[in-house]
Formats: sequence, C-alpha cells, structure tokens
Amino acid sequence: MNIERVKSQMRKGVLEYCILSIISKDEVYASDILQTLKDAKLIVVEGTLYPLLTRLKNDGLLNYRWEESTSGPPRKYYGLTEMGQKFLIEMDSTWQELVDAVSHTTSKTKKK
Amino acid sequence: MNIERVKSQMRKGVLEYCILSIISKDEVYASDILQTLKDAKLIVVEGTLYPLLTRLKNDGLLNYRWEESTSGPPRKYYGLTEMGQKFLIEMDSTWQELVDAVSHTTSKTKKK
DNA sequence: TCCCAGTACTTTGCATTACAAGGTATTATA
DNA sequence: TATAATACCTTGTAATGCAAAGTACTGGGA
Repeated sequence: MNIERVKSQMRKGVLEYCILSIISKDEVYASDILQTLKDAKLIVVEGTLYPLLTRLKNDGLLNYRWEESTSGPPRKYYGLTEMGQKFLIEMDSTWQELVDAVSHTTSKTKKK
Repeated sequence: MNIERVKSQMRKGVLEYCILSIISKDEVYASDILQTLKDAKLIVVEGTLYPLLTRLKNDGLLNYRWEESTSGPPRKYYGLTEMGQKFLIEMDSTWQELVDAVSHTTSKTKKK
C-alpha cells in the first residue's frame, strides 16, 4: 500500500469524465488530450488513453475524423456525439455529488 | 456504458479514503461504517467492505479489537494505527489535488 | 535507395479490486 | 430445536489502468 497506488485509484474514476470534458471544449487528438491532462497533473499514459477512447467511441459517446498531418501519420480528431454531450452533463452532477459525499464523510465533526 | 458504472468507478477511488476518515473519528465496526457511507450516499456492500478492511489492516493502517455484543456475534471494532493517521493526512491532500485537477480540466473555458 | 528518428495509433498481458452471491458462526426467542 | 437477526468471511467474475511492445506513416541524411 502506498500513496501512489491511491492516487492512481482516485484518478481512475474521473478519467472518462475529464476526457469527455476536454473533448467537449475542442476537437482534439490523443496527444492533445495527454498534454491537457498532464498540465492538470492527471498523469495518464498512452496505453490507458487509447483503449479508453476506443471504448467511449464504441459506446457512441465520441466520434472522430482522420486528419492528415504534416509531421507524421494522420491523426484522429475526436468530438462528442449528442449522446456524449448528454452523458457529460450527467457526469457533471455525478462528480459533484461525489465531492459532496466525500466532504460530508470526511468532515472533521465526530458523529455521536 | 451507463451512468451507474461511472458512479461505481468514481466511488472506487475514494472508498479507502472515506473509510479511513470514518474510522479516524470513532472506533466503529463494519456495520457502522456501512451505515455512515450509506448516509453520505456512497453505496457500498459487505462484499466490498470486508476485504477492504482486511487489506487496510494487513497494510498496517488499521487495527481492531473484538468486543462482545448483546445481540449477536462479537464485533470487530476498528481503529487507526499511527501509520494510518499519517496516511489519512496524505490522502487528504491527494483528494484535494484531484478535486483541483478535475475542476481545472473541466472548467468551461476553452483553451487555445 | 536505405536507414533512422519522430510521431501517432494499437495490442497484449498482468494485477487490482468492486461487487454479487453464498457461506459460517453466534445469540436470542419461540 | 428451529428460526431469525446479526456479523464476519470467501469465491468467482468482470472491468480496467498500466507497462511494454508492436505497427505504420513521414521526412531527412548517408
């Protein structure tokens, strides 16, 4: 048991939420997402992100278009589907409820 | 993909944190913990909680003492070890950092 | 032309763990 | 003795983050 494992565990739950949110703001491709998450100190690696994007796409929350790049292979630019937008709104509340629940549970007041 | 699965995923990461926090406030046994979590709308079932308590105990964050009950089998009352207390403090920051990271990532402002 | 570096996307295998479901043990009551 | 209530424990499954390795496209230099 170490604090890194805990951090990783906590990240897990919010990854999809953050990724959908990032995509909702801008059409982006995988490396953009990695960079944005890294800027926010949410460390994620390729092996995590790609399968997750594929999953979200298969679930109908995302779609993408190929775009040629001048410096390498073509990129997949992702965007939210209508369903993805609705889902994101639900996730907003879900996250907020969790934050409230945690702050309730961890408040300093003793019960009893 | 459904919102329930997402909720469950988000819960995962904070369960240990919440449980340590609950135990830090009071010596409690499993049913107390379940009730407290339920009150905070963090749904957890026995099959989740017991293995988790055992894990935290094996990691040296918790200890317990048996106490006779007047209405059934004896109960395990859990308390935090010194190490558990230190760990809880680290988890406080970890959680706060995550909340900040998420709010940063999901803020409405477009980058670019 | 052939190789190499850089970029981007994909796949495989593993370890962790929440949960459902069922099991064991103790006590009180009928 | 049953039965019910309470409490703790175990097993099997599915999901999934991550490390590591693989595939594929582009452009520049020998």
